[in-house]
Amino acid sequence: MSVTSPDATEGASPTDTRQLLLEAATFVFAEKGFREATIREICQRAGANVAAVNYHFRDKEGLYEAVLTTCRNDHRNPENHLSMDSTVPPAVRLEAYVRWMFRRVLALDREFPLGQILNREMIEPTPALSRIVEVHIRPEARWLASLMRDLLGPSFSREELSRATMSVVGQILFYKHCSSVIHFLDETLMPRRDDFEAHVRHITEFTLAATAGLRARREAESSWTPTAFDSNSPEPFFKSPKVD
Amino acid sequence: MSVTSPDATEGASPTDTRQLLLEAATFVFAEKGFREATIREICQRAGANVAAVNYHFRDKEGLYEAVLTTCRNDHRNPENHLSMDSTVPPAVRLEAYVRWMFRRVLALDREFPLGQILNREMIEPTPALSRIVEVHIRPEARWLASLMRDLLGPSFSREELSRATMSVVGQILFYKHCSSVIHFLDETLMPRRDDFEAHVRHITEFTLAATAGLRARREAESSWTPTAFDSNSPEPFFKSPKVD
DNA sequence: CGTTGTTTTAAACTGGCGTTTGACTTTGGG
DNA sequence: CCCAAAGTCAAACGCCAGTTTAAAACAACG
Repeated sequence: MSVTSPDATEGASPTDTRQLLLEAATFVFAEKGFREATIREICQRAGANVAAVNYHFRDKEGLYEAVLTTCRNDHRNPENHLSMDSTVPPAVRLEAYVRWMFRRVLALDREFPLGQILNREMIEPTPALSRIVEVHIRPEARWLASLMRDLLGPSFSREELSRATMSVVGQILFYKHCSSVIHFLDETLMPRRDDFEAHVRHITEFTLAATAGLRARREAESSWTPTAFDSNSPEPFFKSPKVD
Repeated sequence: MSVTSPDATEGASPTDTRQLLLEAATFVFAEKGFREATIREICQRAGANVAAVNYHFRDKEGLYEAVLTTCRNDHRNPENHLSMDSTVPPAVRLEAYVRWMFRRVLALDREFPLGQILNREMIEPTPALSRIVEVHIRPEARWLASLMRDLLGPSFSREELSRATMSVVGQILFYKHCSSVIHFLDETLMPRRDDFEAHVRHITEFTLAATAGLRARREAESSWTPTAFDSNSPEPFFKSPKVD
């Protein structure tokens, strides 16, 4: 029988049917979502037979999971290294990060299909979300949290730091999750793919002003208690991955 | 024939089949989304026959639209009046607004099904989104923008003000759109329905610090140009509704 | 060439869905 | 009491999706 997929070792021709199916499925799943995507359309785009999916992957779900584990590396852009360099002052790193993430958010679906898929996973999670979080999201969250620590200083608890981190991400993702609403409200407010510098600078400055203000207020608070930082939370932030 | 729905004038018994269908459909559409919701389940919950939907509403889409235009008034809570009172200082109004919106965001689906529906409309808009925006969202956006104007002062352009407004909403909606991801990252960071004061105060203070900082910097900028406010934008903010 | 295992294919199968139908029941007025 | 309209119901229709099947095409190897 050997129903299992015909071995993941890539020895076969690179333009395998399997590979064509994966690429086609990535786009179709991104466009339509898991449920509304049809095997027939995927196979048509891949130039394969309807039964190909059930042969190479066990079923539709198997194809979906294969897509998710395949496009892992696609979203780590090299430009990110700028914001990764910890010798750069945090304000500059923040701006670089916001710009990088904004580019992902605004990327056309063609260029960044994983974003669309992730989008749907948030509204309607499938069992695949767990892995996505561990592989794609948690590392980024931890990194951003440490950047926010640099901005806020030591006198904020783990929860406060995490909330500040989410405030930054929330500002950016708003333009993805609510883009259709923004279009109806006032399309000129939607950042354009070729011009979103104003938005990047707004979010950066908004965040810098907020962190600076919060930090100044906290440190001016008489008792000057370096509270919960190292005493309360040994962990960087965002607890380490669960082992399932 | 008179296929048209049997007159919207509510003269019949209040526990009409039509009404039961509407209520059941609200929940099912909220839980499953338009596409995955099935007429059979809706009718089963309403204790009606499968043909009832096609009789009372033209088809599935007609039922969906009827749901959207029905639960209009459900989401305007009386507590909001506190944040509406313009004699209250803007900082207090902001906190009241954030708290009110947070409660909506965290409301269980049972209590606020429109929120779930709206959620899906954002990811996968249907023709009904246009009306939702005009009826529910635009008024709120304009109101919040004027509150942000009070916080930021006159020296910000229409675009800057709008972006600041969206920064506030983005921070809040993040907890709705990304709740499943937050649960995987660190469930303790998710605000609980019975305890989200820490999040409300964080977002309020984050925003107040940001606006205060931005305003101070702007007004300190030498030339002190009351730029684009009344000269550039006669409109409050967020252009007036399109007439379709 | 023949065998064996893998891949592809057209066609059928299965089930769930929205919708339609036509008969039945209920309702209300003359 | 009758009748027409409104409403309900069980059953069936047509469609489209994922999946299965069994035969055919292909590849590798002795």
